Amino acid sequence: MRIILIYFNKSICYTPNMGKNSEQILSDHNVSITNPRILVLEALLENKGPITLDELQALLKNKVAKSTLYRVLNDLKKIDILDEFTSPENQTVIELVLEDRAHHHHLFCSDCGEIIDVELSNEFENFLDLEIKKIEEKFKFKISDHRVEMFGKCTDQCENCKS
Amino acid sequence: MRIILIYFNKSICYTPNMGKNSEQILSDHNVSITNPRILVLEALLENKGPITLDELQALLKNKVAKSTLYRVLNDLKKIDILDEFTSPENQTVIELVLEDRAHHHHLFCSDCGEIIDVELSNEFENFLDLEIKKIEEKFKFKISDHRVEMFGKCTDQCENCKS
DNA sequence: TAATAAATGAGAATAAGTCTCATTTAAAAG
DNA sequence: CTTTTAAATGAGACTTATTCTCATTTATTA
Repeated sequence: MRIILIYFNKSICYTPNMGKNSEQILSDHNVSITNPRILVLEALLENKGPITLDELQALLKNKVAKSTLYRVLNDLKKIDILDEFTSPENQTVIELVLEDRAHHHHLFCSDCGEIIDVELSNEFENFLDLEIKKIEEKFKFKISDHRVEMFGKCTDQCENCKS
Repeated sequence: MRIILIYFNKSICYTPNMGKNSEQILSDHNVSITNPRILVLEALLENKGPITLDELQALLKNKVAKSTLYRVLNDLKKIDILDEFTSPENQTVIELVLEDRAHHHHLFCSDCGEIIDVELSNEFENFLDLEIKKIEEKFKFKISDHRVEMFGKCTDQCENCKS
């Protein structure tokens, strides 16, 4: 019985968002729980991974006003759970980054536009940290974050590119 | 006499743009030589390094129509001598990348907005190339380019931040 | 120097994102 | 469980960045 319970807990723990629903996330960050915020978070939790604003708007199907969508996204940025960047095609891309999310980078396909999360090896990240320390000294900077972007084309194995 | 000539050649060789003027660059790439293209290239050659579109427009002081400026920039992108990216403040940033330009990355200051070119060590770049090979296999990608971006704040040594 | 294709300027059109303000909703306090 | 009040929302106006259109100008070549 006990073993079964432990297994059950683990199972919850390994769901995509660590068992957290959108309301939980909002209250954890002292943000009031509103319908638009829930809808946006649910969409991002379901999607898992980088998504363009266009894609997000398509998922939301006018359930959230455009102005509200931008406001909600800014709210999520303020509480540091949303990362924003720009694709090589100049599309705004966002990605939910919860505490449990591992540090990662991005791979862009210039054929199908797909954006893939990639983790690089610990040895690499350590090496990069050393390089960053050198840069901090050289330029008298305090560097708080970094990002590695890789650009290329996926081969025929890719779902999107088959079309 | 001969030695002096060689020295003279070298001297030309080491000017910021390898002695190339804007007209030379355009004809090298089979692009017709026009006034707006010369003006934009001159501005970029003088500036040396990343520059926002706002800054570039300020440098050009209405000498080139807005529509033409965008067209010329697209021309330069097509012949692969202009790199474009987006700052953390969502400003479009461009940078001339001539053949002689060493591979480099960017450092962004969130205080003064300065964008600095940085070169990372050869050992680091080699390590990164190995990581990229692994990613190519894992995701069945052909990766043609990469970019490392670093974000932070410059300290009081920085010219811009003193204000 | 003339002919022609390409490039330009001016401003209209489009698109992404922000702002305004009247209305609705969440949450805190009684 | 109401009432109160500050905060959030929706709709659409507004702003800004970028592209497009088309009549005119310019570069290239013959």
